[in-house]
Amino acid sequence: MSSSATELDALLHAGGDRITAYGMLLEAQAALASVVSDELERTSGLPHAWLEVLVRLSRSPERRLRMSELAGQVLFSTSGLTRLIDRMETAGLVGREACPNDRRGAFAVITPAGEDALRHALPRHLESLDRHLLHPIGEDDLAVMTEILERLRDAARRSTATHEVP
Amino acid sequence: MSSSATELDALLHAGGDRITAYGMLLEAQAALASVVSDELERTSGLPHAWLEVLVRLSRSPERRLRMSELAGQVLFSTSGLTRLIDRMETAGLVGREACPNDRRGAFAVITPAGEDALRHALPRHLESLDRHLLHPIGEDDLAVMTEILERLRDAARRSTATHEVP
DNA sequence: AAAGATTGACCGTTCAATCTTG
DNA sequence: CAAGATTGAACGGTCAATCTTT
Repeated sequence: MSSSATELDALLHAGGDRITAYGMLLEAQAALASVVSDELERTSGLPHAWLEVLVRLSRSPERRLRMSELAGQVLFSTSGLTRLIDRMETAGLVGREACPNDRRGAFAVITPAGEDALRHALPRHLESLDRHLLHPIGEDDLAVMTEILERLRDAARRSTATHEVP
Repeated sequence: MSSSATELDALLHAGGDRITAYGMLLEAQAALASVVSDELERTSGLPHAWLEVLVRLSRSPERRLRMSELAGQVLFSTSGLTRLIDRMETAGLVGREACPNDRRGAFAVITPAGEDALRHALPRHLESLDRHLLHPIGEDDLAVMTEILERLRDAARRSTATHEVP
């Protein structure tokens, strides 16, 4: 009898704090994203990814961004972004423009309808974040959490960049 | 001209802290889950959801759980769990048992092969969490973060439970 | 040859419908 | 008729292959 049930039990109860912390990260993100996304969909008819795209485009100098740049910002694969822009284009919220310098490239551009949608959705989204994110924990803990999460994110990104074996 | 570009700009820059906090939660979760999942897949050939199922089953008194109970624990829809157990069953890691009391019900049971897989994967997973979660921020901040996230999760769950309109 | 964008094939998940049992 | 589990259809995403341009 090599590894018995008792050994496994020991493993299951050891390091409970890390498991708990990781589980909490997953659960909190899932619960919060679920309620915030639902509310955004309900009040503005926009999936969260769409709002993200509209915000990025609207923030950028010329109100437009290269496809691959935008993909990087919203953490999508380039093919995923192609399809996302397809859907938003048929909805009339964004358009495509050819890039004059580099004829391979394409811009995604926000349309007037896209700006209208953003003007409608953004205040509601901010209010939603107030209710579900700021209010439950207060602004001090919000800042603390943000800073910790930032270190966590950066460390994770560093190790993916490092361990990459193409 | 009612709502001009300046108004939108104001909205975009107001409440940046909430947007940042929310973005960081999404980004940290995504970055960490990505690296941890990849590592788990690499070292043990197990998707994270599979490990989750194996852990839950292995923890439970009879090493088995009702399908719907398990679905609740791993935050899957019941249909999603049916298909997950399908895949794990063809991989030989779990099985199904009929419920004697209630003939509608079914149990998911962990198999000896499933326990072997768990014994192999769990230490590696714990070590991975040490490296990517505990080490980058330290145990004090880990505890702080966990506690804040727990409040956030509970608040979000409360408001979904409340706002439900069947 | 490499980079940017798109397309095709596929995979995992959910929602709605279904079947069986309580 | 309600509850537990499964099935069919659809959706949204990725990876690998492709096409055009550099």
